[in-house]
Amino acid sequence: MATESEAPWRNVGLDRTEQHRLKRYAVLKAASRAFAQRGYFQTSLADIAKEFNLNKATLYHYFNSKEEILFEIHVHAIASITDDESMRGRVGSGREQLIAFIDRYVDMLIDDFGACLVLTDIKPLEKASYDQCVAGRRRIDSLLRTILREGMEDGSIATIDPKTTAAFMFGALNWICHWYHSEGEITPQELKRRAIDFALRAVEPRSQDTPARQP
Amino acid sequence: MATESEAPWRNVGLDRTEQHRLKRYAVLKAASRAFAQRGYFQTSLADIAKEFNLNKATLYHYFNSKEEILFEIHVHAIASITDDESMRGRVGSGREQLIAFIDRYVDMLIDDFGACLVLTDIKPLEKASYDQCVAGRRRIDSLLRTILREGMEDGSIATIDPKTTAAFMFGALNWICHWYHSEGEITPQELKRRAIDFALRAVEPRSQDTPARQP
Amino acid sequence: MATESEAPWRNVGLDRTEQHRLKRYAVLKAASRAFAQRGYFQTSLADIAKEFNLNKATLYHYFNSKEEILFEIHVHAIASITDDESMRGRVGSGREQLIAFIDRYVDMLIDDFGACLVLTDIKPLEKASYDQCVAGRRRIDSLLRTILREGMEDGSIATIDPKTTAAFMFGALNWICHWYHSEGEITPQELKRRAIDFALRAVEPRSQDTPARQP
Amino acid sequence: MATESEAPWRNVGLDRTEQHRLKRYAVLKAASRAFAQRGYFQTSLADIAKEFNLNKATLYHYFNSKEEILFEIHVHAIASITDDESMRGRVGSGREQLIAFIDRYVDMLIDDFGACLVLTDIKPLEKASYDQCVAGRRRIDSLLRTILREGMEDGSIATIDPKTTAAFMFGALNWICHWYHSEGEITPQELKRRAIDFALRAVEPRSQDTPARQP
DNA sequence: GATGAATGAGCATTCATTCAT
DNA sequence: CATGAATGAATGCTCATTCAT
Repeated sequence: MATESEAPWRNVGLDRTEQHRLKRYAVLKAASRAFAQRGYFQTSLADIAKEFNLNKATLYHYFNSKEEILFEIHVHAIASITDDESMRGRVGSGREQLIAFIDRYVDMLIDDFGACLVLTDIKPLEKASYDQCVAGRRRIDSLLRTILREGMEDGSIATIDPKTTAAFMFGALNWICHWYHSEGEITPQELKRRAIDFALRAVEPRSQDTPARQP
Repeated sequence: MATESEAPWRNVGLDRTEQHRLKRYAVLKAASRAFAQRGYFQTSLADIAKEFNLNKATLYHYFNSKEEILFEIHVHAIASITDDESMRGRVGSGREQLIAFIDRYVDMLIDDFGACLVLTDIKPLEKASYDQCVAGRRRIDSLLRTILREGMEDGSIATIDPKTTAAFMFGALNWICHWYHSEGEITPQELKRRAIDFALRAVEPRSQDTPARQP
Repeated sequence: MATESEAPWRNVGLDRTEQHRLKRYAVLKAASRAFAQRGYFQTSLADIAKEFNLNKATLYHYFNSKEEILFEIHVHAIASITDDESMRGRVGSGREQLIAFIDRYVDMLIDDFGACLVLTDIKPLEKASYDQCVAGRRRIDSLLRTILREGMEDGSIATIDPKTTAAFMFGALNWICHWYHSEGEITPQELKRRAIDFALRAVEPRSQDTPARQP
Repeated sequence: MATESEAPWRNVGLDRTEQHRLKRYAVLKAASRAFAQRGYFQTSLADIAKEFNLNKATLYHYFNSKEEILFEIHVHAIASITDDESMRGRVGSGREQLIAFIDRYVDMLIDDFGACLVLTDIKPLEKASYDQCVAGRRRIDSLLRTILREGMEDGSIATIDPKTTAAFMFGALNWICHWYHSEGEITPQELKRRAIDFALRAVEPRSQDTPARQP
């Protein structure tokens, strides 16, 4: 009547701390998938534990609270953008940087962590964690705005309001999580191509925009 | 700590059925605001009742279930788009229709019902209601796609994939709910102007798009 | 959306008090049927009211409480036995009286009130009403016991313990409510015949019982 | 007025699964007593929990729902009859088998589970469980009918309709739950004797029944 | 008489979290 | 590490009853 046997994560031969890190990560991954799909509050810790044939209580060896899980997912997803090498040392025209940004950002979005970042609310977090996440999001926001601004300077991007434009562009991208399923006909590569195409159309200078754009 | 005095909604002098309708509407409005802000599951019926100094149970005189409240909000929001006169008898070029569509759609989004439509999941709904909502959303989706297609035919919109483009555009617009607050510096009018500007840039034909499409 | 028209009990032309009595009776009848079928607590006043296209609150013009309805049903059912003419002035041998008793008792059982009497618990009643019902039941119990005793005296019934025998016999009869449905193949007449047959077998003197029973 | 000290069931030194089984059983026992006395719907899980100084929620470690508790009680009670060794390999004349059956059946009835079986309705059960219980009850019913039929064949029981007779007999027996209290003057042994006596009288052949059935 | 509105009390169930083993 | 046991706080929902109209 119980799920006795079937031992939780058959131990791979690894040292203690490494194992701990791996298990933590596995839980985070599963949780982010679940949160993205069903929502944070609709996902119980029991649900997550069940995926690993673990007991609910065991999760508390890895995390202090459900909130912490949500927090770490967000931190992880944010880092995957802000810590990206190619992002930090940006090269090329604003237009080229934008392409690179979207390429990277969509990669994040179609990953479990990224989807969770975009789909779940961080209001449940306590103030300190909340603020940290907001700061991280703001950093990503800044990144795009800066790229747009640089593009405007080098003439590769039309003269537009960077703040509003970034907001609309994040919307267009983030919403991908609501309709894109990686098992569908559109490959991630193709998705990225289309996203870039849409974005470029929206921000590239048009002939009537800048009557004077010389080399 | 108790709900002492302060009688629940002092009755205005109106006949009963009219009062009933008004109260129902008021609850729907309050609920959509709460659902949009805190989420459907995080909003208890007690929360909503408290806003009107009403007892939890009284809500059941107006609605059969929490689910029904969510359902009616979605129906209401969808109707505000699909039932719109100006939408049904569409006139003008695709480009002009697009402008009209966005104008109307953003109006909906900055309304409580619209925000709820975009921000809350309908998975909690039972199958029949769920299907009805999905159908409604699809109708809105079709509307935009049709407009894009007509614009492509009359040359006012660039040759693009209507499906993907509509998806990105809805993303850009829907996301407004996440960052726009009507009390801020941007007026709804201005917001709509910017949304239209962004959208037009993304879909208007550019010189290099159609090297040849003049008569 | 409401059950507006379809006026509650189209008024027959009768004087006030008579109408009142008739309506009261109709409610009692419907309630006893519902209580017997679904149970007292599983039947809400709204359920009963709905049968008459009445509002829940209207029932309070006829009864002071749900409890009172239950009480009156029991009183009514008990009276249908204890007030029976043929019971009060009993004639004939014990055996003949027993036959008459069962005939009458089964009539009650297959009636809505009787079924409710046997199938619903009176514990929800307040002490005074409870006691009155218990007394009524006891009176019926006494009736049967007396009949048995008289039968033993006149030799038409075997020498047995009247108390226990009455208990078993009431069980056999009352249980009819659990299995008999008047729409089935067995007619009420036939049911009564079988009940009487069973009961007589159980109490009639047998040759070995009373080696000395002379005319 | 609060559930202060008094630790919930002090643990006896037993392995966990065994303890689990025992506690489960204890809850079932208490529940069946409560259901039989006050009814299924009138008994709240809090009531049952309180008996063990347990929190309401703790019961959900042992049962998935209140319904499951009711179901298990019925299964348990039915099994106590149908799984009985002496019932399965039946020996002796129909008359002797009947005596054995009643002996066993009354044992069940004066047990908490049996009383609950007879006194509570299974309508609250979901279809699958409901059907299983109905099947179980039918099996018990068949048992008695078969015994009666066999008795008719071997001449130890009068020629009667087995179906109706079984129905009356079950009524007589089941009703015991309504009037018998094991703390009273009648011992279980004596109760069984009287039940058997009553039943035999009702079904034993009488001289006038079968004028001729000897070899 | 009849009814819509309103309510307080209650109930089954869920869940994050703690703790002893 | 891992887990079964236990709990307090919520939550959606029901219902008998009251009351103003």
